Amino acid sequence: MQVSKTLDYAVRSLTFMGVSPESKFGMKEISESQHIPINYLAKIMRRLVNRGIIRSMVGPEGGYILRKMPSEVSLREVYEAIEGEIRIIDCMDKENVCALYGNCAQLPVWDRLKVSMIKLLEGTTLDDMVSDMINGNNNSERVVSN
Amino acid sequence: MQVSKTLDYAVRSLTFMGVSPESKFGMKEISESQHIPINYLAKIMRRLVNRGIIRSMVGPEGGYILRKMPSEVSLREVYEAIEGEIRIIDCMDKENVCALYGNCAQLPVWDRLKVSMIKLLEGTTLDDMVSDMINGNNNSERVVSN
DNA sequence: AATAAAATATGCAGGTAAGTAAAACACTTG
DNA sequence: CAAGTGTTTTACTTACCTGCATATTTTATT
Repeated sequence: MQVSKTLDYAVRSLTFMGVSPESKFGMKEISESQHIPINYLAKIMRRLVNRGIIRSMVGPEGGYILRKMPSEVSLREVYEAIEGEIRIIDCMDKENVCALYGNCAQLPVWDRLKVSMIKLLEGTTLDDMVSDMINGNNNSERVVSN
Repeated sequence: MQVSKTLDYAVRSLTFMGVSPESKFGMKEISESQHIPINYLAKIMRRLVNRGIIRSMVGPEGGYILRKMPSEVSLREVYEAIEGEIRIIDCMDKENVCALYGNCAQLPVWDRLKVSMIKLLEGTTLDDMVSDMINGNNNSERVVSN
């Protein structure tokens, strides 16, 4: 029940870019400033390109640039670009049928968590996160609590 | 960002036992009815024993039995028995320091998710889940939504 | 035009942790 | 002592993460 590094890296990159939404950023620049393994970053950025969140340009003067304004990119969109459809628990077996159908006690709980999670992700944009960061509403107990 | 199979299995087992809180259950019984690999189940049950949620007895007539009433076992307790402290994102490097300290844009979001998650888990007991199941408040779109 | 250089894109291999399975072990009852 | 049951160890498989090497595309230079 943790955010994967992949999603973490994607969010780091996008918020980094969100500070200057019109600018172009090189992989090296993102990788070094955000402490992301550059080989992995390439693959992550590819997913964001495919999803239409960013655009990539190859060659000298190449790099990545946001395709939408930060206020128009929700965390949910980023999440789904990386992880696919939001799904708290995977209760299906291979035939796409639940072995406990009608006897599952925990589904309602995870459904509730899913709803509040979607609400949170949907309601948070890149712009929100960037603003919070600039205004210092972050690093609350950064070291001790996590 | 998914519930691990381990936690899923733990919850399945406990809710199964929660229906008859005073009864003793064999591993085979739990494994077969809940579709849990029996070898893995053994290890999971051990963690619940160590945490004081259940008690185990070896030998013929052995098995597992709840140590508290279902209304006194919160989902949070189960979660922590299996996964350890609730932590949405692991933003520390090896030296237990965050590389982005003071420049992290996403921490506030995950903190909010963590809070609502803790509230949900803390406020849900085994008894709640068992009751929901018995009253049929489960399997909502079981097949399609997950 | 041709070539070199710079950047992203892609494929392959290894490490680690979760999940699974099988076997050997240890305890308890009759 | 024998049988039944939980405990522990070992090994295998898969997915996530990382690093290295190579390919592909575009710009700049000559």
